[in-house]
Formats: sequence, C-alpha cells, structure tokens
Amino acid sequence: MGQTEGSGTRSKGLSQTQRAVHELRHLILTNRLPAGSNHLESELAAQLGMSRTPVREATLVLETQGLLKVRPRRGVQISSLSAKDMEEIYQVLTELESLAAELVALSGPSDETLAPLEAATLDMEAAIAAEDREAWAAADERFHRELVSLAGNGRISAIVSAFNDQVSRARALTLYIRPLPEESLRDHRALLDALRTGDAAAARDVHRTHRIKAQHMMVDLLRRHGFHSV
Amino acid sequence: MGQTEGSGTRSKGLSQTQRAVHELRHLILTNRLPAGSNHLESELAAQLGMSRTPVREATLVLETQGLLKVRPRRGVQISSLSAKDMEEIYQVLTELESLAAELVALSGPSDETLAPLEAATLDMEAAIAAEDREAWAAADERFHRELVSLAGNGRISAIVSAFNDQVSRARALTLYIRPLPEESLRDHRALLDALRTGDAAAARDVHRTHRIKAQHMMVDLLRRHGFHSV
DNA sequence: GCATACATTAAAGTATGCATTGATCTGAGG
DNA sequence: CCTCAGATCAATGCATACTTTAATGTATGC
Repeated sequence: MGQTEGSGTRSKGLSQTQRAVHELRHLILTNRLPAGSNHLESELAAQLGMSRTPVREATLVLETQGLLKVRPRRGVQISSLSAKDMEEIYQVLTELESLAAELVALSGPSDETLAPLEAATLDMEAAIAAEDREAWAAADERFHRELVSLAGNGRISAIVSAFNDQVSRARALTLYIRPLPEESLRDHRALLDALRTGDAAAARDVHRTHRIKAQHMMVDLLRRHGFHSV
Repeated sequence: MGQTEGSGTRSKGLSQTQRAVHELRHLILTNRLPAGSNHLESELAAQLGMSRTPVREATLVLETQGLLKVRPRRGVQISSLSAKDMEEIYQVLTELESLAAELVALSGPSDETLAPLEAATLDMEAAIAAEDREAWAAADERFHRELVSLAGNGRISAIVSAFNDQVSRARALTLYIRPLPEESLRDHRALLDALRTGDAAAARDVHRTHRIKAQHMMVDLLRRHGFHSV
C-alpha cells in the first residue's frame, strides 16, 4: 500500500508537517483512519511518503485538536466519541454558536452581510425538497460556519471548527437515520429574522434552542444505536 | 553531548517535550519570555538544556494554545494581546464559565461539593479585608477553576484553562491598577446561593454578568493605559 | 545614487540513527 | 493452572547531521 497520493507530488509550498496535518485530518474525517484504530508513526510516515519527524509533529497538533491520542508504544489512536464526549462537545458548540449569533445581531448586519446565510438557507430548502441529505448537510455546515465567521471572533471560529471536525463523522453516520430536518430549516429562518432586526437576545435564544435540539438528537441516536466508537 | 542541566538532573518521568512545554509556558507566564520577544529554536533549546527537537514539538503545542507564534526564520514570537484579543478571549471565557455555572446548578450540588467554592470565597473575603491583592487573585482563580471543574465537562476546562493562561499576564498587570474587587466578592456570593438552590438560570446569569463586568474592566484598562503588548 | 540581481549564510525543515523504555512473551515457582 | 519475574524486542524519544529556504549584504548596472 504505497503512496495513496492520487494527485502526484505537488509540494505547493506547504511544509511536510503541514501536509501531514492536513492529510491525516482528511484521512480521519473520511474514515480512512477509522475511529479507535491504532497506527504507528512509521506506518503513517510511510503512507504519507515522509519521515517520522513531520508525522510526529502533526500528531502532536492533531492531538491538541482532539482528533487522536498519542499513546507511547501503542501507536496513535484515532479518537472515538462516546455519548459523553458528544454531549461535552455539543454543549460547547451550542454555547459558542449562540454567542456568535448574538454578536452578529449586535453588529447590525446589512442584508449584504447576511447574504451568505440567506443563500445557505435557500440551498437547505432546495435540498430538503429534493430529499438530498448530503446537500442539506453541506448547506447546513456552510450556514453555521458563515454565522460564526460573521461574529468576528477568531477564537470562537477556531474552537467551533475543531469541534465540528470531531463530530463530523458522527453527523455523517446519523445523516440517514434521523428525520428530514425541516424543523431545522424553520430555526434558521427564525434566526435570520432575528439577525435582520438586530434582536440579539432572540438570535441567541433561537440558536441556542436549535443547537440543543440537535444535541439531544445526536446523543439520543448514539445511545439508542449503541455506537461506542464514532 | 552532555546533559547541560542547569538545575540538577531530575527527569521525574517527564519527557523532554513535556518538560519543554511546561517550562516554556512557565517562562512565558512569568514574563521571563516577554510578550513580543523573539527566540530561536536553538536558543531555547540551549536554555532548556535539550536539543531542538523537543523544543520544536513544544512550540507547536504552545502555538495551538495561543501562547506563541512560530514564524519561520524569525524565531518563535511570544504572543502579545491587543485589546481586541482580550475581548475575544473574555467573550469565550464569559460564555463557557456561565455555562459551567449553569451545569453545576443543574447537577444539584451538595454542600460538600460546593465546599471548595465556599473556601475560596472566604479566602477572597479575608484577602480583601487585608487588602492583599495577590492573595485575592489566587483565591479568585481557585474559585473559577473549581467552578469549571465541577461542571464536569473536560473540554470546557481545557479551553478555559488555556485562555486563562493567555490573559494571566494582563491580569497581573492590572491587579494593582483596578479597584479592590469587593463587587466581585458579592457576585461570587450570589453565584454560590444560586448553585445551592439549584437555580440554573440565575447561576448562569449572575456569572455571566460577573464576567462581563470583568471583561469591560480589563479591556478598558488596557485601552486606557495603552498597553499594546501584554 | 538607487535599484536589482546574486552570493552568503544562518535558521528552519527533514531525515536518520541511536538510546531508552515499556509491552509482551517465556519460564519458573507456587 | 495461574502468577510473577526477567528477558526480549520493537516503537518511541531524542539528538544530530544534512537539506532547503529565505533574509541580508554586496556588487554591479542603470
């Protein structure tokens, strides 16, 4: 199993360490390094076509982001999420995204500023009509990312992004189990209204409720289906 | 190549990398590596009596925690906080600690569970009476850390801890400029009451307000005194 | 006199080899 | 048959040597 590179060797100015971070993250998010699996530094290095050093550095970074754990002598272990982990992460996501919604509302956004959110909402609508869950998930993610980004707090963006990475596999797993997210669409509409009118308290509250629903659904699904490594 | 261990060789089971993380963090927090200063990997390595490898690994970790930035060819630069950074960080701290307060209230804590918070509050009281600001700061930090820890969400603890590290120097700087924190003491009492009675909404709100006050004070002080690198 | 291209060099980035360490296996004793 | 001590060995931790790269200084041409 050699260079699973695909696209040839374009070094593109990225350092090997950065490449390792990105590729490993990608491999994890796409489940090609499945949750719970163990991998030696040297294996990963061979797989990525580099020496152990940049791989080591990458694993340290990814460990701080919660995607894996470095366990001396047992290889790096890809993180798996228990229902408890899920709950912890969603609590933080709920909180920080609600804050983001509040901040956006407080900033008195123009219609132009809100355009990406509108667009994402329209896409979600279309996706639901077409019962295209993948498309819905993509639009939903765009909506949330854009919302957080509009809040203008880089720290929030960084944390939310890292945590979303951690739960992305679980989302993918549950995407076809859960009901079509029509309610979610209504929530987004309500949030948009609150943002437009600059109603910060409502924005926060709507989004908070929205997120808490998602959180309960995810945790319940995981518990119910007995997923222990997601 | 010998162990150029300045302070005696107590390896204590820690890896060099971990030692580097801890020592560098300590050097930064105590301002011996001042905000804004630049340092070559090799200098730091020499200073810590180890090779560049563990130092590199440590800087990568500390970078993800926001304590420094690795700038190729220009050395690692110790982070300095602008008022904007301060605001971003405090927004997150406010949000997550308030959530923590809510969670603790929801858990219906026993008096025994709350004992550490009580103790910290008493210490703060004594410190204020004695006008001992250092002691007050220490007790205050204990209170906040314990509160977050009681919430039982490891992710919150990790984020709050990392962010507190980032603002600790600024806190130290302003400790003697700001008014004696008597109001802060009242806030803590109110929070304790809410926790005892299990009033989650009140707990969240009291702490949120408490934190927002602190945030404004810090940001104002920094702006007013024109600190640009803290 | 200024700008630009080239040389120089020092620091980061990477690979590799060696030392350390802890997991696992084996064998002896209970 | 089970437990535990010690040996074995492989993976990591760390250092070091080498490569690449970009900043700086110099010289040349305009």
